[in-house]
Amino acid sequence: MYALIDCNSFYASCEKLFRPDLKHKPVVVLSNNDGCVVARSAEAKALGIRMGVPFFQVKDFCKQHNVEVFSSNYALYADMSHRVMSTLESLCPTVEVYSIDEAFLYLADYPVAMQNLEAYGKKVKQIVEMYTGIAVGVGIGKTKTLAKLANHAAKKYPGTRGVCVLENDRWIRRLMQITDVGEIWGVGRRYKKRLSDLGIDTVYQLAICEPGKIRQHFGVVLERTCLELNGQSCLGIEQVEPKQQIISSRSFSNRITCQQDLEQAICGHASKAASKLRVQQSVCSFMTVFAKNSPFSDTERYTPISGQYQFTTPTADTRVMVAAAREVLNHIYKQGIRYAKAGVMLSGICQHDEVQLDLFDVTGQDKDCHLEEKQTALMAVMDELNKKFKQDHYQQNALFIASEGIKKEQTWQMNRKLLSPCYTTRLKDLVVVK
DNA sequence: TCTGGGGTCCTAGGACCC
DNA sequence: TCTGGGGTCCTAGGACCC
Repeated sequence: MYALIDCNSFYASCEKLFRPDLKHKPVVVLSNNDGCVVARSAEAKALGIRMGVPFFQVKDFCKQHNVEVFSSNYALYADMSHRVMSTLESLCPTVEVYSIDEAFLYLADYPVAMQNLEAYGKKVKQIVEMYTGIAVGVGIGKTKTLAKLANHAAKKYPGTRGVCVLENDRWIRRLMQITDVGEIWGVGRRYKKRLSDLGIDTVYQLAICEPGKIRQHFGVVLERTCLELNGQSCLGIEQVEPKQQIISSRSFSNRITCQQDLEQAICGHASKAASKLRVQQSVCSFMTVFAKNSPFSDTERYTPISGQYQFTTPTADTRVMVAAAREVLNHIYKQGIRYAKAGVMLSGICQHDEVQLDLFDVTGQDKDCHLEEKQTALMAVMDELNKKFKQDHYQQNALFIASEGIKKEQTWQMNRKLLSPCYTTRLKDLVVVK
């Protein structure tokens, strides 16, 4: 048995939490750069504002209907997420944090829950809401896919009061018959279309398919979904593993048209990626540098550029990685393009103590252990200081590589015109009750 | 004018091995 | 005339997730 706990309109709920005046008002939260709508309160959904719609298309509509609009405040959302997750950890011994606003609980070997699933589900919902102020939906089922389905029902049907337990077979069949196959975990837009071509439109029609047939047409992933719908568990609780791929990228608020600006942006991303790498105590062998203009333009041809660098010895040293990024950019840079987005991707990632040294490395790194130790120590000091003097995720670090440039002077830095205060992570933003 | 930023897994095909 | 059978590793691309 699995439970899926999912926060309702998470980002929008976080914004409402410290603004009681917004309690029954429509609220939307925008993506980075104030680009798209990525979260909507129930009231905003009711107004028909679509998920993922570019903000400029609904800006006037929002004004007309008094919709409260916010830029993404990740410092706030990350902290609230942490509170929700630690509350869940106090309610169940086995928790898998699946995303910023969702977690699976494994209930099968937890008698407290198994005795009465319905009561347990209600208790979880009530306690999370009481401790954090964030409303959640609870779905419980025999497999992860069924728990997801249950969660969907808990949100869609008011009769469930936010808690749905799938135990009764007749009930499960009925729910599957009235649920669109596209709602299922693992069925995206493409698969929905292809399933429809085969005459499969409801979850029930997929559930009664021969799993082997589904495998032939769609591969092993959807076959597992099919089995999971029938109560055969194929997906278990997963441990947190170090990332196998690390990306730092962002679009610019204004287009970039000169190499120097692009280089600063790329160096910033290389530096960010390097520090992410060190947080999980890894090193990487490959770095891909990429940049592109807008794919939405009618007048410009979409022109992505990219190039890769292989490190002779896997590294997590900011200085080495920034130098590599500059070199790659020099090779791939094309003039006359209005760059809209750029970034760096790291791969070939392994733990720092599992590094295979290069026999032909001439830098002397591997011959002189002291040098390598010094490099690691330098990075550790840098991380320590940046952590200590950290202000905001998006502000400049206390220590940084000069080729990243000065953030305050960069006109292409992210737009966040509608940012709310960091109520829970910055002392001066603390709410004052008078 | 203006369109996010991360990730995962699987498959097919080519190069190469014995 | 006739040219095996069984593997691994890597990469690119396609699907999905939030």
